[in-house]
Amino acid sequence: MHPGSTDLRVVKTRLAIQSRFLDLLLKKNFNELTVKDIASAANIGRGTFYLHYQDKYDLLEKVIEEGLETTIDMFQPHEYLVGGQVIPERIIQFVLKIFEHFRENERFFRAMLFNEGIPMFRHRMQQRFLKKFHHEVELIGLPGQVADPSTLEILPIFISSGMIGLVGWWFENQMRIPEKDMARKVFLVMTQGPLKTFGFRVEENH
Amino acid sequence: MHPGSTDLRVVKTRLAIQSRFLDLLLKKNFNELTVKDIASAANIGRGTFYLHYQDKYDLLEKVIEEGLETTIDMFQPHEYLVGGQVIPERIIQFVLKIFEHFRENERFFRAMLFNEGIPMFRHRMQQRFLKKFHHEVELIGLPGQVADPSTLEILPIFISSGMIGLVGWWFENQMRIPEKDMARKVFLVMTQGPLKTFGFRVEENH
DNA sequence: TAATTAATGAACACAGTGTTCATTAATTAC
DNA sequence: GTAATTAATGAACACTGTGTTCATTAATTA
Repeated sequence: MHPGSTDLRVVKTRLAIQSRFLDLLLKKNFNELTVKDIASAANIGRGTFYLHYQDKYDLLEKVIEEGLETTIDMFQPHEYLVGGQVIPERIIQFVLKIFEHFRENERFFRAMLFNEGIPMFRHRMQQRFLKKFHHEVELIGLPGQVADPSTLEILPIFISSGMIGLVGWWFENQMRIPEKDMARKVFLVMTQGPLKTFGFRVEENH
Repeated sequence: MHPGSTDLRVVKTRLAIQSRFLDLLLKKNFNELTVKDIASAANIGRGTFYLHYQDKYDLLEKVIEEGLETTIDMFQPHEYLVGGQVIPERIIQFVLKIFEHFRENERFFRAMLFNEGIPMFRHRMQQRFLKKFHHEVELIGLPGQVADPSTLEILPIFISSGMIGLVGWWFENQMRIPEKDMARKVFLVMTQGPLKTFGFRVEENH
């Protein structure tokens, strides 16, 4: 067959399928989408679809994989930490870069984050983030006085879940808050904790 | 027909369907599940299924709705805040109660959180949490010196996303960390912020 | 220009859906 | 306890979508 083909026809067909597929996902529940829908939106025969993908789940898989791959490449957290010392400006820069990436790929993320029928996209995205993060930690090591092992596991989960939730909210609100402001807010939550950022006072005796 | 019927046969049939449905979800992708599968697991005729639910999506909907409803009732955050003052012991109690509820309803949450075919369960759960939270805020008001409006919106999102992520991780790890420890860790992150909890030092000049 | 390979579209068997209907069985109300 | 009511059964049906096949046409590459 033609895996990784450079034949113009193959490239054109795949591009049409993937692009129209995103369009459809923005309008319609993935569950309710048929191969016939996708094929006719892409102006190809239904049989041609099966020349490139096993089924609609395979197509979804490929599109997600590609989208997440380029997203993950955004993450170079070690550029923003110097030893155990966190430099505010760089953390903010880092988060800013993330939000910019999401805006630049709005169509993809909107389709994936909000289509009611797409299974576990946020979860999968998070897994990729975590994997990347752990890889980075292996490379650059950890700060000196370190928390206990289970806390070490928990924090990246908490942070990545929180970030993904935030990005979802940001999209839902038409991204009306500038990336820079989002980055600053995230920085505050990361360094002060949610409760203080919220305005609560915390009794200091634990 | 029979909505809200107390006829023994109806009660029995629905119970069988819902219970067996959860079993199946623990083993098999929701996408790949057929009405025939469900019916025969519940020892009823396929036609009987349609006497109670429109289709498998309707069944899923009903099961989720019921599960989330009882979960939401756990949340009485106002018991744990006194004015703008946060009392550590009570926050910890509150988070503890949440983790206990998840353990008690393990079968339901495991099926929902990890089945690859269930659309947006975490997202839906979060929406319910947020709604409840905003309702509470309306009732008890907010602390005195309050953050700006968009920060007010962002924090509950961040917290609830983070919590849901944590619970997922906890399940994935066979809930081997005791609820009490989880509650304490969550408290730390909430009050100190993830970075300090992690062991990073933060340059203080923002 | 010839050789290769992709796209087409019609046909096919198949699986699952959601509905119907006459029959049987269980439950409720009196 | 009996009669009236209502749920469950299972077979049948039309329908939609799936994934594959194959001979034919069209585009691309060497």
